[in-house]
Amino acid sequence: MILSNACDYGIRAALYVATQRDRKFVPIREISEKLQISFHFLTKILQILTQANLMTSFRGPNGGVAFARDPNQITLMDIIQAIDGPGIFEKCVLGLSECGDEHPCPLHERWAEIREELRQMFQSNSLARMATKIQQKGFRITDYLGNPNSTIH
Amino acid sequence: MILSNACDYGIRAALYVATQRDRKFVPIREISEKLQISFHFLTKILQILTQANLMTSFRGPNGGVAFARDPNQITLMDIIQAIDGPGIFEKCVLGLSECGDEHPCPLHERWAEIREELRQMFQSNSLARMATKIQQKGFRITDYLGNPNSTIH
DNA sequence: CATATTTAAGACTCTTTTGTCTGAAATTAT
DNA sequence: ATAATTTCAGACAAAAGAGTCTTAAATATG
Repeated sequence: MILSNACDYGIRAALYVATQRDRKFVPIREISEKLQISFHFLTKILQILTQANLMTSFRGPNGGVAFARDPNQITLMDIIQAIDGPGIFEKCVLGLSECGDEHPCPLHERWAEIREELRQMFQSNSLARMATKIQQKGFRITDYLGNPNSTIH
Repeated sequence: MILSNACDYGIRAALYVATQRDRKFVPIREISEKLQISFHFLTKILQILTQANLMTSFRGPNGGVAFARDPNQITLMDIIQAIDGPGIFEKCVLGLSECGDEHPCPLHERWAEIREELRQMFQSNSLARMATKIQQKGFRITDYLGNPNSTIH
């Protein structure tokens, strides 16, 4: 798919943390249980985000992860870039290495437009804004189906 | 990326064959050399396309592969579906299994629109039409850079 | 200090993707 | 017939992605 599994997990975890406004640090164990993601795998992914200075972490009781800066200033784009790298928004859809306006592949022009829409989709709303929408509109970030209001406990 | 390597190779090979209008069968060896793709790997990929009844093949001298039906009736979409399956155009961008209009993820609505544009990009032009454009406008289907007119010999 | 909690780090396994290689089968040409 | 050409089939290997597990380090609490 367009994003790796790890990236999907990272995004969902970040959105979960963003919905926990008032709390300082959210334990990875809790995130993994709520979103039903392997704890150890999620730990590795969140370490990438802390190493990228998007999140901070704190060990010991009451520890966990939190955003390193205001979640109004972080977008999904930041998370995608940290986990999957810039590939999606740079590479030729046919895998040609020098594809560009000068030496375009047959899909280059249209793909560049769509890629730009994807970029907009991923960076037009901050995590804080998305968290609000998730709660107001009952959007899902977990596979659990049911009362939207219980999706995030 | 959005398409697998194998799918990129399959698309480029199909476009190359489409540019060879008058010829009956195009040898895989020739395609692999022109497009600089591993011969054996490309063979396997083209076998997928013949098994999907998009192409036919013929063994022996003067053998090779050709389209099983009029290339005016085949699109990149057909090739993508055969090699990568329907995943891209069906799955949730966050990997949620039941994501849809009833239980949407935060990106569902916008992603559905963009996915539709991708679908259009891949099926709005037939292989025959694309081959014409490749030749008229000098579009590239190989990594080789240089005189566009020599891209496809 | 001792213990419990929680992230950090890294080794390890499993699966999928990508790619290589060999031999068989079909076809043509000599 | 024999040899050359070309796809077919499948084993095999290498690399990347996904996921598991163990141990260490940091922090809090009693």
